[in-house]
Amino acid sequence: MPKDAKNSKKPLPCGRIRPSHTPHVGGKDEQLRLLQERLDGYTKGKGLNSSASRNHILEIIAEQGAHFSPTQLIQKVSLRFPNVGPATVYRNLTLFIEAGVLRQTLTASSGETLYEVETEEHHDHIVCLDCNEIFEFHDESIEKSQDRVASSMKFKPENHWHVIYARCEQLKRK
Amino acid sequence: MPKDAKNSKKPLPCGRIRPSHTPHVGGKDEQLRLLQERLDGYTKGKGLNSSASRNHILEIIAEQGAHFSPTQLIQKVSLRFPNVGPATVYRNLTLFIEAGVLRQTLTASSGETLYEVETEEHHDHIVCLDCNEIFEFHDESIEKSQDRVASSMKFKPENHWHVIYARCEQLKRK
DNA sequence: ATGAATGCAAAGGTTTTGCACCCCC
DNA sequence: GGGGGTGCAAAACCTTTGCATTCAT
Repeated sequence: MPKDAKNSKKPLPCGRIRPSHTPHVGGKDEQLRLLQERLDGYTKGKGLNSSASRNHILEIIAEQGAHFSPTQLIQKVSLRFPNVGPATVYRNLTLFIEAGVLRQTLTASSGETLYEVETEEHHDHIVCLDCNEIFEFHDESIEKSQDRVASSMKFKPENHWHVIYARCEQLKRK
Repeated sequence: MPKDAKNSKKPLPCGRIRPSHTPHVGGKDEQLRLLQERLDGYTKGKGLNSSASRNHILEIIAEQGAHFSPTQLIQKVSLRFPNVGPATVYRNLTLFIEAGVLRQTLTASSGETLYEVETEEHHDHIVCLDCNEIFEFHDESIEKSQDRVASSMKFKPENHWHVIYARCEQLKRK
């Protein structure tokens, strides 16, 4: 099942505009600068070095600006920077998470774990079963109910993972 | 809610009783019979054969009666039935899902995909970060909000995956 | 100079596949 | 008899690790 993540304005199969995802502000360059800043803050504090490969990987992430699997990232990276191998990508993914640049986010319908750029505001996901695209939502009443349910079971919620798999109504109408 | 003597009362690290999970009715034997019935319904309809190995795997699943990873299942199976290998287990897991006997359910904190026995009523999950045990919940208002959110975004929800990661308050009090 | 980071290759783990053989209908 | 199912081994993947080398500070 081929999955092409071209970031064009071409509407999705269901007639929607592709969601802009994580770059909630600014364009790719803005996004990259922001990520770099966060990363630098972390590495500075830990006394870590910088490296060309690391910046290259971050560059690809900023461009792609969406939910992605390690494999997708590795492919894009090795296309543009053929000498940067999977090991380096994986090592840096780990680092990016520690640095608060990325977070692990959801399991695609394929079963792969996906990553996304860390954002200020919490959000959950809707995965479209027709076009395979990932949308975001946030609903305060769900959040509240969640807390209520957890504490009624004497749990203290720390985190959650809420994905709705759905179909475009527009597509169905075709 | 009948109690199975085997589903013992040894409390979890956090002081709770271990949840009974999927065998919502009856004991292991009852559970096995139910699964077998569902499976037979499917295989009959498709003109598939039966097999000893398949039944052995189902037997282990019925005994285990909780959320499990392929790896865990493979280990238990090969312990009791040393000639049943991973390939057979995987092939049957796929079949069991098609047959509506199992469903893929959530990603453990380790990242593994887990399976569970398909039940009538939908439920979601709370994973305890202290004792690693998996509990279930169902909340009508969350379900409703979910539908509302999805349709406000012009989606038709088909399915969802909602996991709360939480801590036992009792444990924290220690 | 001294850790950090990389690149490469090899190892680890999990899941799938090919194929000859066996078994159920 | 014929197709489904199995067992074994190999292949295919994805991810991690070891190690010598390069790089940043």
